[in-house]
Amino acid sequence: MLDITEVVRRSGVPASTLRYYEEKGLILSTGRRGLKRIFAPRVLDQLALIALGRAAGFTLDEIGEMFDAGGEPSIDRHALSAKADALDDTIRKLSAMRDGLRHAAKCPAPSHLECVQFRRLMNIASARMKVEKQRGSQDI
Amino acid sequence: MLDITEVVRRSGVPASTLRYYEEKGLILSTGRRGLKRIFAPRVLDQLALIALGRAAGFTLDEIGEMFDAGGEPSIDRHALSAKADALDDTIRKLSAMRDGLRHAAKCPAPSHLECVQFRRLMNIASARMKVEKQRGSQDI
DNA sequence: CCTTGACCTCAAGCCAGCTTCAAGTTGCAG
DNA sequence: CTGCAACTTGAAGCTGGCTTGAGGTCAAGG
Repeated sequence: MLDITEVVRRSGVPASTLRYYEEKGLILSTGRRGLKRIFAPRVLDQLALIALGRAAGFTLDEIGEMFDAGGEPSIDRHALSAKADALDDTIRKLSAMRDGLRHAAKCPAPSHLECVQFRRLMNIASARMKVEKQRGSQDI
Repeated sequence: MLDITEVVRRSGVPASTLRYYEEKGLILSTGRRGLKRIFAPRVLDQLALIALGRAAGFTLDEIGEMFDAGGEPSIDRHALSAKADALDDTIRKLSAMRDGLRHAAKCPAPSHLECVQFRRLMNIASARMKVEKQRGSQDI
């Protein structure tokens, strides 16, 4: 059993954020010693999961839908797959952006907006984006 | 030469956003007819580029550093490469997240936080994240 | 020439995700 | 038992990226 300071020390997540997450129902404190929250060690895993989700561009609400306050994945396997698909699209966009940047860093073309290769990368990614807008998903 | 309504129609970007981007120095209007802004067709490409950057998790300020108001990549090739590297890290995290979600959608384990495969995916991604925090980069 | 409505500006507002602040409580070292 | 540092709460504040609103200007059609 960990007090909030210990959780802060081990996770690097500020106390204010822990209280905020608890208020939002993303984590649970297992009890109180007086006023003070007590956490089960498992909260450290949940925090890692939340950080991962945030880094993947999900909102806190979405993460809340994917995992319960105990950190277990939602029963809705279909929703989980849908999130995974959304991530695939995002990954494709990011890859195009990365390739575009790498190309721009190398290519000596006078105007990149007119460089064939650069435009091709741009188009791949922006075509993807329109698809996503239609579906209204995963707009990091 | 396009007026703002035409740019809105062709790009899907709201007029308020166009004015905001101009104010921020991300795009340029090439002149005025009376009070009204006139844009060169090239602004459509720049908007696509900005949308791509946003989707890749860059802030407007970062995009401003990567590309000048004409849409040409920054002269600082080193910075462009650095952004590309940051994207590589992000892509790795997202891939781990995606795999984790796909696994969670399938795996019948009672507790995923104790599922070896799930934990392995989590760890890959959170190790990556610490590296990024140290470098202070790309925290979508 | 006059109206109209598309554009303009500037300021304020909104949402997410936190952080900060003021004021109150309490476990525990001395 | 006392004191104080570490916790607590609730509300307000902040940043980024826009959107909205009030009030003003002006180009073009009738």
